[in-house]
Amino acid sequence: MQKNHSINLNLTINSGQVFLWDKFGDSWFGIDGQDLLVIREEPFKVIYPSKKITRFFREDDNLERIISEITKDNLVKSAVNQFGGLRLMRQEPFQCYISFICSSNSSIQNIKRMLKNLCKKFGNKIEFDKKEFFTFPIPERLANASNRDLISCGLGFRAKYVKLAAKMVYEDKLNFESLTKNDYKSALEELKLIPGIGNKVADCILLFSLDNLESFPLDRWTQRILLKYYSKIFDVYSEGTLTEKKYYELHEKIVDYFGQYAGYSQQFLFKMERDLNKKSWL
DNA sequence: TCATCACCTGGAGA
DNA sequence: ATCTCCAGGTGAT
Repeated sequence: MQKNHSINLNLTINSGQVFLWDKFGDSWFGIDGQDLLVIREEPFKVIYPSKKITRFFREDDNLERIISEITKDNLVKSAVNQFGGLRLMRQEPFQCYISFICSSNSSIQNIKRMLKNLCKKFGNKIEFDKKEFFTFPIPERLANASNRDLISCGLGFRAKYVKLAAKMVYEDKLNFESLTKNDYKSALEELKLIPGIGNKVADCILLFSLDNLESFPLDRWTQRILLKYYSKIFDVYSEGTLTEKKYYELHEKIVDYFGQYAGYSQQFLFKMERDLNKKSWL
């Protein structure tokens, strides 16, 4: 196993977790809720905010232990070796929630465009280094947004979902703090009550912002991975849409196999297979 | 419980 | 130029 466990920003940002990051010069600029994060890529250094952002990069995780727990086979082992600097991030929950609602049946570049438009229209302008950025909208702004304004951001059929989802948070009918404390299954079910959120999106929200490391989002790519490398172990025979029951059963088997940190294994395998297929991240 | 299908939108390929 | 297909799914029949 690779000894160097330092963060590789480029790998981490380009692994499908976040959408509002851009690189200018040798630094990355990212929006996380109401915060702007500025980080120099090489060598890794947090430029702003000056207080160390250990939470965002999950530096409180015991990575040694996690890596040793998820390396159940040679495939994970080689993915971990190849992408040693890849990390899961702990995003601001509301942004993550809206981002993945927007992600359904869309492409990464489209998702980025939608979210940027939302920030520009409903977020707050901030300046850094003579550059202009927009924070992510707070729940109230999106809950009160007109359908026309949301459509103008390019959300398409997702516009109504975003508005409703924001309303649920604004009215405190959905509370991220309590979701974080819930066990995996009840948190998943509660998220799925929101229109526009199914199993895959719920899993992304849980894994990327609500500290549920056993989440293992099953999308086209992860299904392809299971079919290609793990068909015997998990009894997968196609990569079509999973039924409710199959999704649940498959997740059970995955956690049995990869363990409580299955989400980390997913991230390494996902990144590996996407790169193998030369998919770009923009 | 399960299989089909429509869905906003922009970019890539025919 | 114009069209078709598809992209990290979901909800309604």
